[in-house]
Amino acid sequence: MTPRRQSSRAPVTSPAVATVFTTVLTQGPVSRVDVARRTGLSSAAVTKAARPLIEAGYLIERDSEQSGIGRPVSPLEVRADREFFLGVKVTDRELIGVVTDLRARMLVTKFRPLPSRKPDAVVDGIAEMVTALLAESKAYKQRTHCLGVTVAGDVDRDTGHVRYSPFLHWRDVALGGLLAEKIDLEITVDNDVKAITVAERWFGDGVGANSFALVTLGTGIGCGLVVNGGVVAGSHGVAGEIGHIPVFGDGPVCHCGATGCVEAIASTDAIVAQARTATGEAGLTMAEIVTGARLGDTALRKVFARAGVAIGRGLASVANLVGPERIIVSGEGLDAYDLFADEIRETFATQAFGAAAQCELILRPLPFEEWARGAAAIAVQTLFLS
Amino acid sequence: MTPRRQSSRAPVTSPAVATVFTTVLTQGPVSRVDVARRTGLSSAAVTKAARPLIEAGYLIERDSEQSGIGRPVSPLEVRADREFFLGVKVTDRELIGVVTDLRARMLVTKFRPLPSRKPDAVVDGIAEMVTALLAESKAYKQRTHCLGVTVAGDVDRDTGHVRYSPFLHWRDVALGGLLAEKIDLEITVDNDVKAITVAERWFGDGVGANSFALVTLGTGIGCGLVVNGGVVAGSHGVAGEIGHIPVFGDGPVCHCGATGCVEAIASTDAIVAQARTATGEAGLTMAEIVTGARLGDTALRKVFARAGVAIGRGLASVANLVGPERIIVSGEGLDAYDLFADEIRETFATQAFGAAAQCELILRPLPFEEWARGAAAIAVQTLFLS
DNA sequence: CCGGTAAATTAACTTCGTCAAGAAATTAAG
DNA sequence: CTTAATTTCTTGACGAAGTTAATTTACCGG
Repeated sequence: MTPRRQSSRAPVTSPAVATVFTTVLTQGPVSRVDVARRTGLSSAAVTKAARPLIEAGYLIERDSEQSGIGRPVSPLEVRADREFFLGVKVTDRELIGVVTDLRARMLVTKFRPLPSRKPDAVVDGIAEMVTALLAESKAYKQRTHCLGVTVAGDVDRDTGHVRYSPFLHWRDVALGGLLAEKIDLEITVDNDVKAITVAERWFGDGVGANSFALVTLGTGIGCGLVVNGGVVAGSHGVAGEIGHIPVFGDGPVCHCGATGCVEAIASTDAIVAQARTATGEAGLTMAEIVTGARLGDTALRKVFARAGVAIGRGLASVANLVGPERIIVSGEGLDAYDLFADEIRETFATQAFGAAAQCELILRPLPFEEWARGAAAIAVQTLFLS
Repeated sequence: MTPRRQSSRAPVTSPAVATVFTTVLTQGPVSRVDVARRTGLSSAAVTKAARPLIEAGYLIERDSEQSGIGRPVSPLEVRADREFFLGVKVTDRELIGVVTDLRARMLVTKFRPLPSRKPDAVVDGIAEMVTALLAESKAYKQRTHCLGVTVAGDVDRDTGHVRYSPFLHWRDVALGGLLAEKIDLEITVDNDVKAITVAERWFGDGVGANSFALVTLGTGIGCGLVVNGGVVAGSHGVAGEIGHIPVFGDGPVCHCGATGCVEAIASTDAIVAQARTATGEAGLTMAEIVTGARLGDTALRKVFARAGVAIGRGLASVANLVGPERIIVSGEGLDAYDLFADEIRETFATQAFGAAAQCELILRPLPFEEWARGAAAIAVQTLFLS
């Protein structure tokens, strides 16, 4: 188990309380009867469950606005500044840290380079980041109890162990335990993509969906999957590796050793590499490639088009296999990815089987801070998850 | 809702009773303390939950065998002949029907050609099949209450509506309702692959796995997926369409309109077609192709090898995406599929990402009757599922 | 026959949620 | 201004389901 101090403040004590809390959290201001209707609980149960939450300051009653016949509603709302949460995402070269409120809205964002990838150095860096974030406001220092930390790779969320992280060159690092020695907060460590999926599920485009997929484009290409009420974990620590789905029989060999992976064609690195060989200019940067393609360079446009096809095929695989309600495609600076949005949609439409093509495709950018917001979201989640 | 008569006999009245029943059902004879240990219930709760099940005749106490120190255990076991279940699978050309016991073991199997695919004719056929199956034994007639019917395609299990079934050329057929008019049993209609997945989950190779996939090879190529404690349904009625995952960029055009689908290369039809073009002999049958390949015909062997690669890539996609504990690959007469078992395993091993390759691969044949057994399994499931 | 031991049972208690009745806060009508 | 109508919210009795702790049961070995 992650070293966690008993949070006697924990507002959630029973299933019904958790249901009420999460519905108010995600569905905005709602009246008690509405909560009852949406959850299937009795209105009496909602009243009872709401009381301790109100007393603890997590929910507040708003004044009703429109009034019809009968007793006016008194909608319940989350008191977002009741508690603050920290999220830190560890990348291979920097730390991204945020302070958020209860609804995972970012209040402060900080970036800080990572001099070394050694576990000790990373732990120190995170501790410093935490201090710096909390120093931003007295309120943060007083009302922050949870920290979420995310890392790319295979993480055991329950123990806080990082089993394997290729980007950091880590194997079996007890990150949760090391952090707990230096930081006096309830700490949760998890995989970065899973975390950002949790954020979408509770506070983003995943709200209201029974199942959805979140695809992240960038140096790596990952995918978070929500099915049957939970984020898919993967029994051997691997899941959502949409980047390593084989979509082309004759594609280039991926760094993972397989052939025709999406990531070998559509990751930022792969795009740069392909653009360089296509043009013969070895020093091209991503920015130059994007502007070149925008100006109409056919060779460069072809590289993007091919990437779009690869991604579209990957998305179709997800849709055909698990049939999510929505797929959120989200890249670091999807402004650049407008160059293949059309190809993604077209390929998806032709390769998705039957009704799977009805799956809603949302393309939108993913600012770097969002990754840290995901980390904060898993910290928020500790409030109401077991 | 499916027209279902109130089964006052339903033995399951609470979550704990369901847990006890399913653990005894799937884990064979188990002592009460063991059930408690495995489920996390208190032993008192197990005693209480077991009593009504024993009184209703669903569970029996066995005599303990090995005796150590202390009071000897009295293991609980399912009384398999307490109740019988019917399963009928509707294919495009015949009906397959079975009688099973509580543990979904097949007791009788019947095949019957389907003269017409019209809904009325199918309903009549199923009714006749039911009569014939029940006529096999007086006990069946007395102690059968549930019928499961499965169909390929998009089925709404809750209403018993077949939304779309390409093989039967059906669209919006209220099969459940039509059957209920003629058959005096509790009827459940579901998708065939989902049903057979349920059978594996409770009574087959899926027992004990938190997540697994069942891949069926044949005229179509499908996949049932169990994740987060449930069979994946697909929000638009589509899920598990592993056959339409695009794995080759340059593959043949599939009947679904997409390119490079697994099914366009590895379905029985596709194999026959490819074998015919490879050899130039237009009249080749599957049996001839198999024997030819076994005798070493290189052209034919290549066809099988390519199919194996396509399947392996599809399996790798599943493993990379959802990370199941096991994948059961199961074809109609996998005796023929021994011709590409090696390619499947090899391709899977190279294309699975990292730890996903640890996913256990089980290859084994799938006799036709198994499909009907799946139908019976969803009938059994009604006993303890809501 | 008498402890020792582990399984199963029992009984008292706790927790959670429903139900049904009623209190509260408003509009609409006489 | 009073009364009815209407809808939301609250309350308290009740019941279902599961827990803990003590007790009984059924076997062992001396």
